[in-house]
Amino acid sequence: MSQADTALDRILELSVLINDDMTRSLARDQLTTSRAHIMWVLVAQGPVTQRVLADALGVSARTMTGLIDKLVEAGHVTREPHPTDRRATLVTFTKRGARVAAALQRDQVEFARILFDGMPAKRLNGLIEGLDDVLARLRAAGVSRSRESHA
Amino acid sequence: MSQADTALDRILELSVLINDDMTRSLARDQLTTSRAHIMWVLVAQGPVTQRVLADALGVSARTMTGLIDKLVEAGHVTREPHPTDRRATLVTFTKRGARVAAALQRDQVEFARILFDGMPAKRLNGLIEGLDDVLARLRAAGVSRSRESHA
DNA sequence: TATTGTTATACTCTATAACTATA
DNA sequence: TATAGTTATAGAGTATAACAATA
Repeated sequence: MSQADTALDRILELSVLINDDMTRSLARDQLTTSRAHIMWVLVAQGPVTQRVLADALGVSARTMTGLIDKLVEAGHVTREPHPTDRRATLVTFTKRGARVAAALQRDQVEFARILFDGMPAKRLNGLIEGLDDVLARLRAAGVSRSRESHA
Repeated sequence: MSQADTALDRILELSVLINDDMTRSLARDQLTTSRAHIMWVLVAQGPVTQRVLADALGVSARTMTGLIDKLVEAGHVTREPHPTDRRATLVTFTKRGARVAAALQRDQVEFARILFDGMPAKRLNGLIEGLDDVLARLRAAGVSRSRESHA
């Protein structure tokens, strides 16, 4: 196996591991990765329409309706009237939702701590340098993201 | 943002990008990531029972029934009788399935080429070193994989 | 006309439970 | 008894299409 194959193997393995761990962790707040992604957008942008959220996640309006339904059920957000556009709704944190979102941010910092705390700066910088290079190559090859990362 | 947060951000972004790209690419052969995972196991182990596949992917027997149904529909595999256990079936490549699986392997090599070709050995090794370190920390923290990686 | 969001419908992956056939 | 795989049912995320209300 070449070094390139080894590197790809490690990246795929890490993806699966991180994804599984996040899925487990999010389930405690009745969240999924898609629903959590919505929470992150709300943290960054404040109350926004479902249209904005659908574009941010790269999903259809129908899908967003379903995702928001679940977040409302869980008590994380409410649908508020838009002040000027009566077609639209403003997806807005409840107090509980805002608290959960803050916890998500803390969890993410804690997770970064687990992954990197005490790692020699040289190695950490080498990792970031390699990842940035790979990301640049992907974009150059036309692999563009359909949705933004949240972190 | 600390270096650790930056690194986690890059890893998550890369995960999403690679996942989206693979999903698009697999769809051309009527494959999904789960179905492709089955193809990889068959390449590595030859014909195996659905039970073995379910354990390899970490899914229920019911889920495997559905996944194999689709692979059979697409003409990638057949269900053959097990020579000694009449309860079991041996999931076996069709000629076409074997050809598609070989193409998947070539695609993976090509993908690794896109990601890493021409990258300075020092940087590539730094990337692998960092990834290995992160993987070791994850395992130390009790984040174990529920299913094997295939590559 | 164009846009926001919903209802209707469907497909994929996932699960548990009940069941058949076989070990 | 236990195991392999299926049928039945359900829930998650995803989609398109038709439609309502509004811009």
